[in-house]
This record gives sequence, structure tokens and C-alpha cells, in this order.
Amino acid sequence: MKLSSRTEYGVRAMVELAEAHGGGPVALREVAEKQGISEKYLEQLFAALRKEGLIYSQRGAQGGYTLAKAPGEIRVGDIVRALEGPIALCDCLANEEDDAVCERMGECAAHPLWVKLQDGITSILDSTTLQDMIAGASGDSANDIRGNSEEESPNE
Amino acid sequence: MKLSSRTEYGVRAMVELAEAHGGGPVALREVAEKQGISEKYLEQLFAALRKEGLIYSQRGAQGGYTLAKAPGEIRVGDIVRALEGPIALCDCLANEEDDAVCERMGECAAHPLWVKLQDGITSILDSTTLQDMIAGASGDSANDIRGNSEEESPNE
DNA sequence: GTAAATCCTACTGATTCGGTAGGAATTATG
DNA sequence: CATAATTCCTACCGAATCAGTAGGATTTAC
Repeated sequence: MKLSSRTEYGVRAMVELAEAHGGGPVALREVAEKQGISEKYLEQLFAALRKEGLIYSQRGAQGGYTLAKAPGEIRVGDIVRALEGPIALCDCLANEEDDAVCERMGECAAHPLWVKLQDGITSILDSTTLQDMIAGASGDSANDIRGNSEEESPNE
Repeated sequence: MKLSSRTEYGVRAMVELAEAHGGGPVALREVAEKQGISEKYLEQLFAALRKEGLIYSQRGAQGGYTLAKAPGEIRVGDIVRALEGPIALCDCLANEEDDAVCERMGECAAHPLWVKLQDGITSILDSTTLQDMIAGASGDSANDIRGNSEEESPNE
């Protein structure tokens, strides 16, 4: 029940790219410095993000990284999955097509809870985009993230 | 984003005790065998659960472990915290009285999301009791877990 | 051509994880 | 009382993961 620094760093770095979105590519070094992350370590995270098609890289002088899609199109869940692999609280939840992994299945009283928990986590991560995060960070009305998603409509 | 086997085993073992609740103490060996957990390892988990007052132990022959409270009074969150320590996705969320841990605080665009995620996880874990879990396991109407929790319990 | 940048692969030290080992202390039972 | 069953305690261990480092190859703007 703890975020890896991989996830923490990766998300922060992606926010950094999101804020620079529209301008030219941003150098790894710049992101690393601004976020206080080891350059070489971040390099590996970017490699993974790139492999998953979340960022685009431009080599050579004046090169750097840019988001591969608009900030509103990139969900935090995508970032986490790119960095950590599929979100699976336990092996029996890894791949739903192959349920056989959990031989205990039928008799495991805990299973439904893990499913519920995993769904909850996934839904939070997948309902937040980079756009939401930079919106929250800039303005003081950061409540678009903190509050629940679908509420506080003009009514009520 | 993965459950430790500590958590997995611990919850399963507690369910086992919950099912035996009302009868005499259950020996460690029995729980370990039924759940397919190393005896010596489970011993350590029980030590932690005992220290947190979730289970009661009776030494000597015919001894064993019993829940310290009714199954409906023990939340899964309590078990997880007993085994893993406080649920804190990252250090900056560890103790809310001392926010200073996260020097980045103001500028960290990710922080609000982690708060939301942690709250989501905690609320799921704390709204499910052992009672809910054994109810789900026995009957085929396991939906009391998957659905929301506090309702319809005319038991005990 | 050169400097700036990404790319790639391997290594490493520290920590955590899951588990083992061995025995001391307690207690029900015959 | 003797014994067996059981919890209790502390230390240790191998393997995996984590976070980070190292070093160089490749690409490209200027």
C-alpha cells in the first residue's frame, strides 16, 4: 500500500511535460532538476513511458521530450501502468481471462474485496488526466481533483 | 500497487478465525494448514495482530487464537494497519499533523490526487468488516461486499 | 565538427519480503 | 508430576525488488 518512487516521480515528470505542452521539447535534465529527481533514473522512467507511447522523444541537440497526446488524453492510470505494469493487487487479479491462477478462488473470502479495492483504485486513477492535475495545481480551486468527480453541479 | 503477502495471508487468516468465532480457540497450525500458509510465518503475523489487540491468544495445550472482538467490529483496514503500519501512499501523507515532511507540498501537482486515492482505499478497507466477508463467502449472494456496506445486518 | 541531447545496457548497494530455525515459556490433560 | 501441545520470542537467511549509478553509443541542431 505504498506508491513506488517510480510512480511518484513518473507522474510528477509527466505533469511537468503537460505544463510545457505546446512549446518545444523539454530536456530530461530540465525535468529532473525542477522535480529533484536523479537524471539517470528519470531517464529509465522516460524510456518506459516512451515505449508505451505516452511521450515522444526528439534526439540530438535541442531535443527532449513532449507528451504524445494532449494532457486531457493522458490518464494517471496510463502512466502508472506504463511504469509498473498492469495494476493487479494480487496474482489472482492479474489477468481476468486466466482466472485459474488463483486455485483458491471459490473458497477465498477475500477475493471479492480485493476486486472491489482494485476497481476503486483503477477508477480513481483512470478518471484523472494530466489536464486535471495542472488545472488543480495552478488555480486555488484545486477541488476538481479532491472532490468527487460527478457532483457539485449547479443544482443542489 | 500490490498487496503484500502479509496482508493477503493476514486477512485470510482473520477470516478463518471469524468463521470459528464463538467456539474455542483455534490453533495456529490449523489456520495455517487450511489457508496454505507457512506456520512459522503466520506466527509472526499473529504476533502483530495480537499486539494491536485484534486477536486474543491462549497458550498451552488446547490453546490457540480467537478474535478479540466480534467479526462485525473488526474492519479490514484495522488488519492491514496492524500488519503494515499506517496506510500512507507516500511519506507526505504519513501523518497529517506534521505536513512539513513534504517540502514540495505547495507546488506538487500530484499531492491532491494521492490524497484522494488514499482516502478511497482507506474508505473501502474501513467499510468492510470480517462479518461482511464471511457473509459473502458462505452464501452465493456475495454482493454485500461488492456493493456498499453498512446496511441489512440483523445478525449478532 | 562539436556540443547537446537521447538511447541502451549493465552494475550495485540497500532494503524489504517471505520464510526458516531453534528453543523458551505456558498450560491442559492423564 | 510428566508430557505433549501450544504460543512466544529472537535471530537469521536467500532472493527479489528498489533506487540509483556508470559508461558509453547514437543522433541531431548549429
